Amino acid sequence: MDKNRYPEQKLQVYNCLNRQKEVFQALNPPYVGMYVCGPTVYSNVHLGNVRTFLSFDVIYRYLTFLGYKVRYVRNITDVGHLTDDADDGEDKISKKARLENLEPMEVAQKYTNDFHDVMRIFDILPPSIEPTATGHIIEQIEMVQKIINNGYGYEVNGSVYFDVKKFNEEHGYGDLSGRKIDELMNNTRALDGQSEKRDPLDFAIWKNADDSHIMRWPSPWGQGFPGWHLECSAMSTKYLGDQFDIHGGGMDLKFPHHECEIAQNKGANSEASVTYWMHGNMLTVNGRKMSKSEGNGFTPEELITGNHKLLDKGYSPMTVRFFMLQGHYASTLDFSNEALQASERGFKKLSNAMVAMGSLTAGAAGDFDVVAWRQRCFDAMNDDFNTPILISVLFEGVKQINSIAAGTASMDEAQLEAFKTTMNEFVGFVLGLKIEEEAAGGDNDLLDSVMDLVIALRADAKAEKNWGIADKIRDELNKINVQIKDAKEGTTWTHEA
RNA sequence: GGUCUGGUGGCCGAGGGGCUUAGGCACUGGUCUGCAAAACCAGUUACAGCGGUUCGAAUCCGCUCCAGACCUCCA
Repeated sequence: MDKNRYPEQKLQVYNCLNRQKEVFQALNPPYVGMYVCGPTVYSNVHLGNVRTFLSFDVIYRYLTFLGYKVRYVRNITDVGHLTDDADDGEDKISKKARLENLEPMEVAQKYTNDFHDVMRIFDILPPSIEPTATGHIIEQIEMVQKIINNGYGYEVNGSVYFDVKKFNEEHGYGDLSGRKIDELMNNTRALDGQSEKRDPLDFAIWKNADDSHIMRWPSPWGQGFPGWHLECSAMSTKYLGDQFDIHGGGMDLKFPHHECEIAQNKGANSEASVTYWMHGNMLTVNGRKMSKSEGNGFTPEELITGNHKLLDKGYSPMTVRFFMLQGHYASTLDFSNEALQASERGFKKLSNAMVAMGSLTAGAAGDFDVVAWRQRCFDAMNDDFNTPILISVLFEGVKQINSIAAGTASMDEAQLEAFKTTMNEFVGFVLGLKIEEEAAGGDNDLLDSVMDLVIALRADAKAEKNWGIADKIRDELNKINVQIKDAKEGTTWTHEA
């Protein structure tokens, strides 16, 4: 894409830092640096995870569409993410490796592959850089050292902790999540006593590991591994600099993960770090957050096959993508079979129209104000990436397509051209919806020939007013998912897998 | 317990002081069709409750009720 394709568009972004929408102003236009927290690869991703990456995919797409040159960094966490308390649990990857009797890197690779497969299925674009935590141990050690040098870290028995209280006094801690350190102190659930930390709020940036740990690296403080929060700070800084434009992730990472990141960045580098913090909201099931522990999460594969107790049937990835885009990324979205079915039909309507658009021809100039309508597509996205509004505007386009096809509306050459371009850009590129063309021939010559024959025979029957035969052909084909549609111009057929 | 978010018509889901017919699905009537399907036209159902501010509130404020998220690992 050329740079500054649409410099006139005023994008507004909701910034979690000050809880309001702000005009998006890149630090160094047309370049934009965007970091999104990726998955911890110790298990298969579920649909809730997909939603977050989908939300940022659309944000990435729209920024690119506007002409920004986006460097999109999304990490893979393959070490340092502990199973429970920030300091006392077992590393998730190590635990899985022990349970499945695999090398930790086998675990990471296995679920990274799964993650990539899922991203592809949902048409989620790959990031510009996908760094791993284990690939940046040196950078993380350097950052720990910087934090110590600046007086915000202290070492105990080969582990290094971040001094939250001291940092808070000098820089303030809790701005992003709206927490005050006194309240946190009162509410901390951590049990004091055996902890090495000076304060329960402190968090590990480097953890000592003895010989029993499979994943460990040498460091100035002995053998160990990096703390979970640290990787994002180290890698975002490495690839995007001390200061960059957008940092995203799931709402559930807001605290403590992102709060710790901010503290680390400021503690190691400089006061300025991220301009816009953005959080994607959760996918819920029956009003509850989808999560493994609740047992209400299902994998994309289960969703597609329908092989899960919560699912009445399977749904295509694009139906699911469309469903998710019908909600705003910052709102929770509730999953239900009814909602999915509604989306399935809605998406089918959109898909049919997109196919029909291909054969529209220009005629007399019509009333439809294509220019204003196109701008409303931009307006929707400019308002903090409001995809549900965009979809509603696009459905006005669907109506136009059908009306033109039905002969009750028309567009001249210029209108039609701008119209088609807009539909293709916003449906295909910005929303990333691959139109599921109902397979109407093309890929199977034999089937086409056979169907041509069947339709011709049925036409003969109809000409003789032999409705019994004509209807029987249609009904029987319907049973094998072949739909017959009689239109003025002739009969067409479609097949759904 | 602390912090925060939300409760919109049969369902999902936007909007967010006066005029959004939001949109999708479902439903009803009509047009087209041999009948269907699709499409088109028309229509129905709404802002949790109680107070307050205002000329005017679904939208702002307060209280009540309900739900959820975070405060422990989670996208």
